[in-house]
Amino acid sequence: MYAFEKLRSETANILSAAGLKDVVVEIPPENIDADLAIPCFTYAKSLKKSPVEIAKNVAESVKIPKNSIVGKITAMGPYVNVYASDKYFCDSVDEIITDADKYAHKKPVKKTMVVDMSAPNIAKPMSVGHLRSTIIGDSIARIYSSLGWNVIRDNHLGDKKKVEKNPIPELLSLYVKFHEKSDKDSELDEKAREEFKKLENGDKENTKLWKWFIDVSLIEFKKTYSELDVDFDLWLGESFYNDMNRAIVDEALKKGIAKKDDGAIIIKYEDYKNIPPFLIQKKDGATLYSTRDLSTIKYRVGEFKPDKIVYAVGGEQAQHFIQLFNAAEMLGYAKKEALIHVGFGLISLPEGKMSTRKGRVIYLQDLLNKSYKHAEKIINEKNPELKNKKKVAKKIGVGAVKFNDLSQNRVKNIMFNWDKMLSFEGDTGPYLQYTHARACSILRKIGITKSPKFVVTQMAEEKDLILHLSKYLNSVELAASLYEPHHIATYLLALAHKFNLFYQKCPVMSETDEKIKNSRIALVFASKQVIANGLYLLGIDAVEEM
RNA sequence: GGACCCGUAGUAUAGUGGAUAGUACGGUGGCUUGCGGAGCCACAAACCCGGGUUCGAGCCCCGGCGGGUCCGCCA
Repeated sequence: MYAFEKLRSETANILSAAGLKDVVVEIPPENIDADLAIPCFTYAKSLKKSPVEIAKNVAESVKIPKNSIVGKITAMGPYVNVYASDKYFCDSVDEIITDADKYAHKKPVKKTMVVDMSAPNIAKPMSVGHLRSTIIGDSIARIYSSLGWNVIRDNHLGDKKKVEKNPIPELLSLYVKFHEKSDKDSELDEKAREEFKKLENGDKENTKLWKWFIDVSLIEFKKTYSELDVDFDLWLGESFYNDMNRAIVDEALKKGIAKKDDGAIIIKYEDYKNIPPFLIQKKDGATLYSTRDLSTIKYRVGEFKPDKIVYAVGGEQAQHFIQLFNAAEMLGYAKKEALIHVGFGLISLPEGKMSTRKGRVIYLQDLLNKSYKHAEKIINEKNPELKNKKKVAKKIGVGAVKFNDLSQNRVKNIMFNWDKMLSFEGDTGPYLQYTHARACSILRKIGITKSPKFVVTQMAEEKDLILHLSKYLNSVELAASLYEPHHIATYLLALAHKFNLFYQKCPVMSETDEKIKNSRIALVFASKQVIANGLYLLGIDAVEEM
């Protein structure tokens, strides 16, 4: 158990010994000078005293053991305020340095999660719309994985769609797109040219054409995924479930859950008035998206026995998932509590909703390329001597794009904005990377050889920074329980602000008192580590120089 | 017609019933004989409207208004 949890439980123990029952220990707002707080309003009725009196009495009667991580307990109006001791600050920094990149990572908990994410459609380049599913899903996967879960990332490719009535124009435009990229990737160009030749030679059979679509699409997708640093354990597209669908429909009919309705087969939700019927087979006998999703659940449950299946899919499909999850439960495949739709808002352009047909679309790869270029330009301005400029520019470019998305609550719609996407100042990914690089720079210049030891705090900025560092796991667990990575982003921004203030106020290298200097080195090390660990959970690389 | 989601400074956002609503961009004014100025400090600026629940509501409930989304033969 880390210091912060200990501080909470120790506080609860001390207060209950002082006569306060069922203590709820809260984290006070930022502007309040206290490390933890207990509001006393709820005790007013049972104790027949005012909250102010209760707080005063409790604060006067507490007994704090020697060497406790609890330093001081005082009354402030109707609140009991708790302050951490020096030991707490030492422990907090030490545990980060000891665990380093495993800090706040838990041992395996024997739980399995399948994350359904990204799911681009074959034969269409990924747009910025696919960005959200990909990186929100990836971040949730990283977070749960760090908390000890066995996580399976599954890219549920949209490979079922029939070839368009007129596939050649689309094919050509795809080829042109590949060609534009060929400057940078000769292998890709080679492959495309080769395949295109086969096509020209008269190989126009639809299935072969479709196979080709899939192959070249996957080449392009994998290139983008590699740039985004996103990996998948499975690539089971919709077509993988083709053979299961009929059996699902039969099973639903046999169990009396589904029935024929005007030639089609539907599932009705008699117990829920607000859920519309779920169509699982068309009049012409063909199955649907809904049927394949049921097949997918059945397959995943049989294969992986997951404790949770998480779908990182746009919020516009919320109703579909309510229908799906209830159907899956009625069929006995899974409890609906184990099926989680992690929805997110739409990205739209100032001119309106994105639409490929109307030419109103921003391709993910174009966005990334633009971001790399911008990063490179800024590096040339700020740090022209830097080595590996291109490589670093990519990390910063990707970091900016990912952080921009992951730093806000996923349910909100986003109006796409180039300036905001390419901003590297203020609350951005590059700001966090910059803060990390500054910390690394100090450590590099000092040339630390052994783990630094934290022994003493001097300044308020140091205490404030350490206290925040110690709450890291709290933010990770919050993000996990709500499937909201932005809580980690918010945490990291506050951490960077605090670190930069410390950086401004507390010199490290020029400090003459050895104890203070070593403590500050330890604090720089711990801060750097937590920023890196947090960025990792968002899928962002913490660069050492930029 | 029914259902779901979202309304916080000029703009973009955080805020799991509790203290003076946090942050950024933009604006104004400052900080380099200090470890990286992609930074730091100061100032101005916000909870859509009306009821209700509660000791206490940006947060919960009801009703409006505004924006978005979904509502059987697409995925």
